Amino acid sequence: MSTRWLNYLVNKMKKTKDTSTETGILNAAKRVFIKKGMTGARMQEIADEAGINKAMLHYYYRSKELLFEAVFKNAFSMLAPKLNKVINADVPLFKKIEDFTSSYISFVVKHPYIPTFVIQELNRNPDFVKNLVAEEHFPNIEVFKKQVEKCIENKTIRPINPEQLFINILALNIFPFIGAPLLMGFTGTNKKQYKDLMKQRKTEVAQFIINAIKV
Amino acid sequence: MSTRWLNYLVNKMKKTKDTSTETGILNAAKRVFIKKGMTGARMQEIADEAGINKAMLHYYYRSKELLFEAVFKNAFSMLAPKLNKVINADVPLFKKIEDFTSSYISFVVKHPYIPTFVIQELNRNPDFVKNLVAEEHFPNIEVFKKQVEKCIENKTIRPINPEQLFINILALNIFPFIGAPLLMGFTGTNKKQYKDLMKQRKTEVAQFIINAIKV
DNA sequence: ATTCGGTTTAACCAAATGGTTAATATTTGT
DNA sequence: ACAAATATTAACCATTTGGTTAAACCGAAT
Repeated sequence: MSTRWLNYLVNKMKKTKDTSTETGILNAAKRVFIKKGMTGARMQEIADEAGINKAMLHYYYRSKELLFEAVFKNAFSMLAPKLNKVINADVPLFKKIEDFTSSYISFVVKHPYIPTFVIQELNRNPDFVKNLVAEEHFPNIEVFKKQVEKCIENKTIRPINPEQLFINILALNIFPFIGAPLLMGFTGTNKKQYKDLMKQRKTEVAQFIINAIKV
Repeated sequence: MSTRWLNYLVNKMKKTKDTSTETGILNAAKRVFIKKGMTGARMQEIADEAGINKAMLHYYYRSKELLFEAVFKNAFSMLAPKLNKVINADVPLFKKIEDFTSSYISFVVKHPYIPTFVIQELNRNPDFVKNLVAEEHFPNIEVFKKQVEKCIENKTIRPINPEQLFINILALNIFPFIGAPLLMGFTGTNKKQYKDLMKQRKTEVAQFIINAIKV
């Protein structure tokens, strides 16, 4: 009986917490930090974006540093579990490569700036990655490595260092978005045309990788 | 006779300009901007790095914005002409891919932070690319595109959109450096081990690409 | 009605930051 | 040798910025 009342309270707490100030701040901060980076973002701008007083930022997150940390971990946690799931799935290698590509591109369509943000800030402060590796959902590629090695034994694919293959898959999927402004210059395309190129990749990238390794 | 003296003077001017304050500032600014980005860099830190008074920065470059622009164009001009030369060289496609990879990796070994810097700042301010496209040495991929199309006609390689191939080449070469902190986390390698992986790529990346397109 | 905990705000503060100025030092042309 | 131009510096300035504080607000339990 009292448990029921407690649950009600807990739920109510969760609900209000989710919709109100604290997460409102986090979302506003996310938008601003992603757009301007840690050093370019201003606390006042975040407060304005959230429609509240600047002091609230410190009330809930104490400092810019900590607020940024919360944003960064939140952004990373949107990305990591999905990657992890695909990488460790129990499906054939070629299918896995197709799934990864398709899944990643869908993600980027929904959250266009997250990968760039993560990589950019990781470059600014490489030690940050230590915090992440310790996290629960940090991607682990051991299963993938074993799978690749087995495929090599089977002569399904040519010999290749599994880490290199993994890097190649990530590179071919992620770089076109991170390097978009530069690549638009090189290819002489505008936003729309470049978007079409990205759409085309959705089917072609996986095939490119498979061609490269298929024996 | 007077021409000789004039030449002497011109050379002297050039030399002093090259070695002294103005370029000293540019080099210091380059180091600081590349390390901290436009928004993270401080004018005082640049002055300290150059070993001069902060007012000199404004004396020679007027504002932080303009100093940054000078640094950015300088950095980009180290990268672009080389790419351009390799891309437009009159050599067979497969050889060209090998040359590009080898040439790019040598460059990165010498100037590790330039590509990351360029792409990062281009993301911060995508309009910047307009300035660059107009520049003399901005890479043009028309020759490359025609070459790829001819190879497809010859049945030397499978059908592929030349732009996509170009993007893939860039991705496989550039991303491993931009994404280094993240990839070190994923692969569980330290700096030295990761460097070894990069060394291995120097020979393997080109082969990976060629395998992917060779018929 | 009052008290009490958490929430929110306006006003404020010290340090940092990009930029300027006026005076000094150095180089250069005559 | 000297005057004009150029280079360099110390001190200064206005604004911005992250952060604090004390007071007001508000919903709920007593």
